[in-house]
Amino acid sequence: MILIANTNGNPMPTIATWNVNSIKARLPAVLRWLERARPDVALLQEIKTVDDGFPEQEIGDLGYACAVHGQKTYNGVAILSRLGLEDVTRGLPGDDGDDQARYIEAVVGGTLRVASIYLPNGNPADSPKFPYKLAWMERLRAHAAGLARLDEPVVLGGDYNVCPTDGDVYDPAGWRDDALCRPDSRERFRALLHLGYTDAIAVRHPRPGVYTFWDYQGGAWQKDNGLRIDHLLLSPLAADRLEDAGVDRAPRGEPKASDHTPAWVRLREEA
DNA sequence: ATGCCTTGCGGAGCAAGA
Repeated sequence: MILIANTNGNPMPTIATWNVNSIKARLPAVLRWLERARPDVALLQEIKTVDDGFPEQEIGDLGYACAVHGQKTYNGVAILSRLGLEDVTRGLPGDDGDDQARYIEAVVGGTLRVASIYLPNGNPADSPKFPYKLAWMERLRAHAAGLARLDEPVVLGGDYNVCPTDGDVYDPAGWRDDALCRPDSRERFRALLHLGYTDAIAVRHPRPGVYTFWDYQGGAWQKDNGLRIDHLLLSPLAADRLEDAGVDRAPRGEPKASDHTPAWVRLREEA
């Protein structure tokens, strides 16, 4: 994506989020995407590796600093930035017994705070995984409330594993009882909006069918049987600077694709 | 149809994803 200068001649930062479903399996695709789309900041989820296995060298060669919160086999999140990367914190506060690597936060470009979020899936919805998901969402709400009060703009991007509305699901009736669509999940997603956060894709593209995920099975991509579950939530100070947002469908159509595709937001420079 | 893919792990066939 091309950087567009504002009236002051400053480039506007682009922040993208992508669940890559294994950074090792996806490295060629991620490098191609970084070279083409050139996001200033990339929030990655499901890297499925420990910190030492993250390809920092290859990604660093493209000009990105990396902050990684990895885990063996499952989960794992990272932040890539070519605007500088500081004040990195790993893990979502609120449960010292939670060892799943699903949250990393940092300051980029000196003043913009970002988080890469891999929210628990929660299926099957009658298993302990669902209450874990809901408790995790409550912890996120509590933490996001504090972030919204900072003087810095905040972008909370990632795989939320929530379809906020029926328009975000290709078959709402069939998915009604799924953990991604259950009323409890949607209520807790709306609780984040009630704090003052803006769903950038939803406000920029207020229509059904703006999907970010297509299952590997059943020809879902070819049939456009998708879900919108990857979101970029903007704090009020970030939302004031919203220039554009979108979904980059191209990576989903490439060989050896992730089942998710990147979503992005572009912010105006500070006045 | 708890399958249909894809990945990690480990060296066969699960578990997990959404």
